[in-house]
Amino acid sequence: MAPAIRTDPDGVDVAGRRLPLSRELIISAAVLFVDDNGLPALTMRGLGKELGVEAMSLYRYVNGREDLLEGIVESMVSELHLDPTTMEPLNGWQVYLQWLAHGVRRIAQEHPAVFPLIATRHPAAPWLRPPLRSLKVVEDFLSELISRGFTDESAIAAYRAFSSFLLGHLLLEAAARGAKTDVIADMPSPEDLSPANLESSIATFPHVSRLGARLSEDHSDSEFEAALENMLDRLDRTLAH
Amino acid sequence: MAPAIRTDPDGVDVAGRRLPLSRELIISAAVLFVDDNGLPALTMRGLGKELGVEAMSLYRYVNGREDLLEGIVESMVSELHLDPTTMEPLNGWQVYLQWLAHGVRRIAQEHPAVFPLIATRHPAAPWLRPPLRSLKVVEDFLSELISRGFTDESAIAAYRAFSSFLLGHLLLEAAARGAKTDVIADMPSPEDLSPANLESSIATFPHVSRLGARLSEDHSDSEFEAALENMLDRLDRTLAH
DNA sequence: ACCTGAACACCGTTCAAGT
DNA sequence: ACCTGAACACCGTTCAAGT
Repeated sequence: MAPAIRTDPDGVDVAGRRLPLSRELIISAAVLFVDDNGLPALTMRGLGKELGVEAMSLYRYVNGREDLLEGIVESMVSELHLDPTTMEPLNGWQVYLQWLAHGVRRIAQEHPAVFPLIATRHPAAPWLRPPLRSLKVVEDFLSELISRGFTDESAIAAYRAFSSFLLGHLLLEAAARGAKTDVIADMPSPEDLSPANLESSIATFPHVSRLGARLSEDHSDSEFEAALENMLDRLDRTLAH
Repeated sequence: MAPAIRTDPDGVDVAGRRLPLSRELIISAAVLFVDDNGLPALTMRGLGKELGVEAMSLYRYVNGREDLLEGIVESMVSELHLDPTTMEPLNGWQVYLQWLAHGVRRIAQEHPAVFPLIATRHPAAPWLRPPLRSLKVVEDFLSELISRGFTDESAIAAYRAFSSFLLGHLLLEAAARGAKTDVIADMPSPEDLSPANLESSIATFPHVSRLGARLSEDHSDSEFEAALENMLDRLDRTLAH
C-alpha cells in the first residue's frame, strides 16, 4: 500500500543500524509519512512501525499526537525565518514579500498533504494568521515593512491582506496538486464528471459540461504571479496614500 | 460539558416525542453539534447520544462518518444556489458576485467551526474549488458572468480568483471568530502572548510586542468589503482589457 | 536511559438479533 | 421497518515492568 517510502520500513539505515530516536527524527519521518500516505493515515502506531519501534516509544520525545502535529507545522514554517547570517540583504519590501510568498508556495508544493495542517490548525496566539503563523515570521514581516516606510497600521494591514492572499491561493493549489498524486482512500466521488457521468449532466449543467476541459487546466504559476503582483501594487498604492 | 445545546439531550421534542430519524435531521443535528462542540467532538456515538439513539441507528440514513461530513458540507453550500422562483432578478455581475460573497461570508460567520470542512475536504471533482464547491454553484457562476459579457476564459479566471479570495479571507475570519467562542479542548498555547509571557518576549520580538494590541483588533468587516471591491475592480479591468 | 506489554477508554463499522 | 447488543479492528495514552 505505501508507495516508495524513503526510509527502510523498519526504520534502519542502509547499514542496518537503527537510527537513534529523537524529536527531530520523528517529526521529519512524520512529514515523509504524510507526504506519502496522507494526513488521516498518520497514527502514532503507524508512525512507530515506520520507525521500527512501538508507538509508546514516541511519547518520550513528543507530548502526544497533537504535539507531533504542532512540531510538523513548526518545522515547515521555520523555513520562512529570515537568517541574516546566510542571506544577502534584501533591498526593498517588495523583494522581501516576493521571497516570502515564494517560500510559502514552495512549502505548499513540496508538501501539499501537510499544507492543510499549516492552514487550519489553531495558531499559538489568536492574532497569528496562517500560513504566516510563527512569532518570528510576523516579527520579520513587520520589521521589514516598517523599516521601509510602512506605518504601524499599514504594516499590520499588509500582514492581514498578505496572509489571506497566500492562504487562499496556496491551499487551493495544494489541494489540486494533492488530488493528482493523492493516496485517495476517499470514497469514489459521487457526482464526478468522468466521461460516463458527463453526458447525463450536459442538460443540467451546460456551461460546466462545455468548459469541463478548460476548467481542469493548470495555470497556477501565472495566476499566482499575477495575483501577487496585484497584491504588491495594492500595498504600494496604500503606501503613497 | 456541552453548553446550551438546542435540542433536548435525549433528542425528544418539547412534547416528549422522539423526533423521527432522517438524513436531514441527522445532518442538521450534526451542524448544531459542531457549532457547539467543535469538529473533533463529532463522533457517530456522540451524535447518536445527542439524538437519543445508538450510533448504529445512524447508519440507516448516512453511509458512515465520511458521508455525514459530506452531507454537512452539501447542506451549507446549497444555500448558495440561485433560486429564480424566490429571488428578484440580479442586474449586473457585480451584484451577483456581491450576493455570492456575502452569502459565503454569512455561512462562515454563522458556522465558523464547520467552515474548515467546507474549505479543506476534497471536492467531488478535482476542478471544483472550495468554498464554491458544488456543480450548481459553479454553473450559476459561469452562467451569470458569461451572460453578462465575460468570455469563457475570463469567466473561468474569475471563478479561480474569486474562490481563492473567499477561501483566504473567510477561513481566517472563521478561525478568528472560532478562537473567541471556541470550545478549546486544545492544549494551553505554549508561546501565547498573554501578559505573563509578553514581557519576556519584548526583547526578542519588539514589533510584535509593541503592536500586540493593534494586531488583535477586529476590522474584518471593512477589510472584507475593501478586498471584495478590489477584486471586482480587477475583474472589471480584465473585462475591458 | 530507553523501549515495551498490558491495559484502559475510546473510535467507526458490521451484522445477526430483537421489537 | 427500525433500532440495538455484541463483536471486531482499530485509535491515543498511561504506567509498571523489562533490558
